[in-house]
This record gives sequence, C-alpha cells and structure tokens, in this order.
Amino acid sequence: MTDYYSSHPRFFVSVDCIIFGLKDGKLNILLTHRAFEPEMGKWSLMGGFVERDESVDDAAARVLRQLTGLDNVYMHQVGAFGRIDRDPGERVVSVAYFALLNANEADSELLRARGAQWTPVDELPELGFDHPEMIEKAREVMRRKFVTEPLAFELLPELFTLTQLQTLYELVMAQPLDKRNFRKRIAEFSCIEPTGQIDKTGSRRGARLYHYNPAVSADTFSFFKI
Amino acid sequence: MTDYYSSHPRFFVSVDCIIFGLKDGKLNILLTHRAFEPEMGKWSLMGGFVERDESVDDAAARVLRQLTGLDNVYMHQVGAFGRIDRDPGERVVSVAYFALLNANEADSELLRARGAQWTPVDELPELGFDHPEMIEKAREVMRRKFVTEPLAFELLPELFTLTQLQTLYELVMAQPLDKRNFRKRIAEFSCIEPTGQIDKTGSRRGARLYHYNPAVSADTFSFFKI
DNA sequence: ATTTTGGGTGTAAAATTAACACTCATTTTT
DNA sequence: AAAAATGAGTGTTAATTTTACACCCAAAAT
Repeated sequence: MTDYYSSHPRFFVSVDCIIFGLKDGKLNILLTHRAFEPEMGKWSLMGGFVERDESVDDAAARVLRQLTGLDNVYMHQVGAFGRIDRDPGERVVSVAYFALLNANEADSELLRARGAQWTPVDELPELGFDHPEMIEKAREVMRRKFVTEPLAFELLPELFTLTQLQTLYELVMAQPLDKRNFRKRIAEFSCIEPTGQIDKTGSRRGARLYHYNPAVSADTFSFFKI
Repeated sequence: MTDYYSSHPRFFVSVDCIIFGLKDGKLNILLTHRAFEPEMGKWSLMGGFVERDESVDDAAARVLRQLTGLDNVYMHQVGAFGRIDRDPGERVVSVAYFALLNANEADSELLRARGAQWTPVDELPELGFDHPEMIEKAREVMRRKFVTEPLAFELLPELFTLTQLQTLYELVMAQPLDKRNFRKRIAEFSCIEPTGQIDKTGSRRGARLYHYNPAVSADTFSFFKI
C-alpha cells in the first residue's frame, strides 16, 4: 500500500496570504519585509508552511492570526501555485488565500513586531517569488466575489456611511459609480440597515451611519444583478 | 538557508482531473475504477502525483495525456484540496483541474486499458476521497467561465448545429433557454460562422453546421452580457 | 452673514431581456 | 401517393433594467 506513494517525491507546501484592508480611503494589502533568506530584504506576502497537524485552510488561518491577532476573518482560496522554480531555495507548492479585514482591528503591535506594513495596492514595491501573480489573481477573484457576496462589510467598520460603501465598491471594481443609482440599489437591500446614528467626522452636515445585518440578507445578496 | 525549510514537513502533492465530455447529449465525466489501494474498487477521478521535474500544471496535463492520449486540451485549475485526512493512506495535498474535450477524440483504447469510463454527471456513483466536493466545485467554476469565455467549442465537435450548442449551454447552465433568443444572441457573434454544410443525422430537414473561429472572437466573447 | 463641504434626493430615456407561435423541409408511415 | 411526424428556422412586442443627469440641504468654517 505504501508502494503506491513511496516512489513519488514530497514537497513543502506553503500558504501565502493576500490580506486586504482599507487605509485612508485606499485598498491596501499587508506586506512584510523579509528578514531572512530566500529573498531576504525584499517585500513579500505573509506566508508560512503547512504543518503536519493542520489542513491547508487552517494553515492560512493560522498565518493570518499570527500576524494580525485576528480570528474568524473572511478568507478565500485563490489557488495553488506550483511552478518548479517559484521558490529559488527549494521546491515549494504554495496555496494563496485572500483575506478581508477591518484594518483597525488588526493588532498593530504584532504587525510592527513582524515587520508588516499596509501598502496601497497601487503603490506596491517590487515583490519576490510569484507574489505579484498571486496578488493579481487575488484581486480578480475578490472582484468577482464582491458582486455576488456581501464582502464589503468585512472591510468596513461596524458602522459606515453610504459614501464609504460606494468608495469601496469603486475601489474594488476599479470604476466610478453614479451616486444616485448606487443609493437606489442599496435601498433595495433590507440587510443594509440605517442606525439612528450620524457620522460627523467625514462632513460638516454629517452622514447617516448604516450597518450590515447578515441575518437579513442570507440568501440573495447580489450587488449588480447577475 | 536550508534551516528555513528543514523544520517543516513535506507532503505528497497530487493532481486530480475532472474531465468533461459530451456523450449522447449529456455532460459526462471520465471516472476510473480503482484497481489498487487506497479506495480500491471505488470509482474515482483520474489523478496522479506531481513529480520533481514538472510543475503542478504540467502534472495535470500529463495525467490527462496519459489517460486520453490528448495534448493541448483546455484545462483550468479548480483549487487546492488540503484536508488532513482527505487521503486515508497518506497526507496528500491535491490540486484539482477541470478539462474540456471532445469525447470522440479521446483514445478509446487507452481509456479501456486504464479502466476509465464516461459517466453522466447526474448519474455519478459513490466516489472516494473528497472527489464529490472537487466535482461540485469544478462544475461551479466551469459554469462561471462558460458565460464569459468560449468554452463550449472545446466540448463540441469541429462542426456543430445551433441546437447542439444550445443544448450544451442548457446542460451547463442547468436552465432552459429560449430558442429564438438564443439564436438571436449567437447571430451577434461573428466568431460563430456558418459553414455551407448540412447535418442530416439529427433531423429530417437537416440543420446548418457552424464552426467556431477563435481568430475572430479574440477579445470579447461573453455569452450572457455581463 | 457668507462660503464651503460633503450628504442627500427623483425622473426620463435608452438598452437589454423575456415572452411568445407558426411555417419549412424532409423522412416515415399508412 | 397522401398524410403524419420531426426537428429547423424565423420577428415582434412588452417588461425590466440600466444609465444619465442637477440641484438643495445641513452644519461648520470663515
């Protein structure tokens, strides 16, 4: 029975996390400055090896937790990356995940300790390995899922204004949206509920604060009607 | 430098292929009857281990070629499957791919030799491992891609009738389509060209045969306008 | 008191999608 | 030879969805 396996090679399996967050009204991802080989000195995605006692999904969640201190973060697999020479040191097959989180909730102590830094997606430094390809793919997958699933609320704070929500959709979709049409559409979703509260920080007049009620949406959220 | 890696475990990495083809007007996938452990006697997807000298993508293409004799087949990654106990024998991380091919072109000798058999997707036997999950996911990914990419022509013969094309879309989308609206839409694609020829096998009157010209489509094929 | 700033609102035209039924050409049956 | 059967082929209209577009509001700052 072991024969079936034994003639084949084993590889390191790693996970790489494309961690999205909102910073200063821009879409950012968390990068770390690598303090060790290979690719020492270069910026890279946060990654780690899959251990014996964890699934690949669990490994990704662990790497995220170790970096941000956060649990129960939305994550989604982007795909496996398996080029022979993708890691210059050893043969490593890596599975990429993207994560969406509220940037304010991440443990900034931990981030600093690990040399992690939020970086706007349109100002990325040169990255090692096949990380640029992973990020590209992650943005693609995220954009697609954003249309049919209520992902925006993973990135926004608990309470948000409609302008914040619209800006986020514009960032992810990389296209401007009409304010009135956007609000008309939002009004159709009973899961996006106005709280009585007003945000006074973003404007003089103040803007209504909304929150997302997942219990209400449940079955059919679809921002652009598909 | 090796320290960075050496404390981590290595795993077998495999590929599993969800091979779609049309048989008797139904969507089928190729299954093999396993003649060896683990899961001997059960039906399973065609898979294989990734070897040292090949990328994961290449391994999938090789497994497909070894089974069907075909090269240059459309393949697309479905994702990595990494549950700890997904393979009862050993820890194996598997990357699933779906493939689309013209069932008539596969080498039937090879298929027989390897115990492979076309099976309608709605009549699948009990499958081992996490293969049901892989198939589910593969169908999902395929359905999504079918809308925006000209995948139908990978499954159809070189020449096909519009009824064949519509039936295929109905199979993949799992919903009936209006004949007149369908043909109106098809008429807009200059890449779907009528040949002068007539198919007399499918009907008494005979139906025009079309073929797909990839050179014409190129940029924007999108069956349902997104 | 005036200016500035982002928040908030409705309607009409254009485009797309959905619904729908009959004739045609040929083969098979009687 | 006539009739029946079968899948191929064809346009129009209503309904829905999407897009385009401009002004007033409330509060703070000057």
